[in-house]
Amino acid sequence: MLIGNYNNRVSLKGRTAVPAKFRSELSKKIIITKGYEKTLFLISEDEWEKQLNTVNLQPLVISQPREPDRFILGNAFPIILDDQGRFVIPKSLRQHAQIKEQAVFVGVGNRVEIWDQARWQEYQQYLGENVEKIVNSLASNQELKP
Amino acid sequence: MLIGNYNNRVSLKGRTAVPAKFRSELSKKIIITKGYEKTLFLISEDEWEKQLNTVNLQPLVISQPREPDRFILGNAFPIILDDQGRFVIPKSLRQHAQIKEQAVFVGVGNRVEIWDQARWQEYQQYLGENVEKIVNSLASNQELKP
DNA sequence: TTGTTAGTGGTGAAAAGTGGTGAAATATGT
DNA sequence: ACATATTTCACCACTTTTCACCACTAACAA
Repeated sequence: MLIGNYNNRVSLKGRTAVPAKFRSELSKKIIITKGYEKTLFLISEDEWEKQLNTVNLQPLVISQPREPDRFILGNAFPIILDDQGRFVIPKSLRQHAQIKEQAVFVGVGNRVEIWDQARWQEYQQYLGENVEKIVNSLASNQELKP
Repeated sequence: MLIGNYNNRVSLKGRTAVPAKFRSELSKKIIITKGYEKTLFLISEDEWEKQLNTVNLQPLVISQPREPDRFILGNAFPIILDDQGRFVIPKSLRQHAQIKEQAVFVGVGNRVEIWDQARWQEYQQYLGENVEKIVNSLASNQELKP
């Protein structure tokens, strides 16, 4: 399971390294695509195909009604890590996530999210101020399940 | 059952030792994550998985409410103790809990909380001065905010 | 005291992160 | 189509960080 968060540098040309802790689980062939809240998603090839094929499991392509599937599919790039575990974030994706010098790689279960460092810190503050709401929402989710 | 509290030093680089009394119950593989009121939580791997189930996170799917995933999974780090029972507290977590030279490890049933010593002492004083209020609010089933 | 366990500092080899480079691939202009 | 310019990317080399140990000191019980 992908958990925790790690900081890595992004070069002017968008080159960055996947944190070592995530490499074994993501493997060398990875899909990178646009995520929600101005993030990027990194998903292993296996997990990607699983998501696309498993119709009943609320695949990642069905998001919100208004959001076209091509948001994710149309912005997905296959990448292969070099021997140092690095790759280049496509320019359009870098712009979408407003990634500058420092990026934060966040493990969120089955995927890794990439955040611009400044935005991640802001988001952390927001989360910290709303812990109770978040926890409550989890509690109510649970009641809905059998 | 994890109970009592113990003081341990934290090095400049964030290295500290789990109090010996807690080691057997936590075992060597531990999860450290953000807790409430600027504390950190230490829980055994087993307990972690149990908690994930009860809280009903769905890490295998890109779920709709993304905040809980990011808060809980994104701030959880797996750690392994060395032969002296020590580990390094990730920088971002140290900052969250404002941990400086001295840390207090507090056993709270199924988890251990880590406090900055100064903050722990303040909190103890607050508790001492407000025991009656707290007990009363518990009796009337209300929440008390510090 | 003496033996045993817990806590703490230090260290060096290994791992991870980062910058640079040149051949190969791709794009561009004529 | 060909020549030239530009970009890409696989690899090398260097720097920084991490972490598994060793060794000493403090606390404590017999």
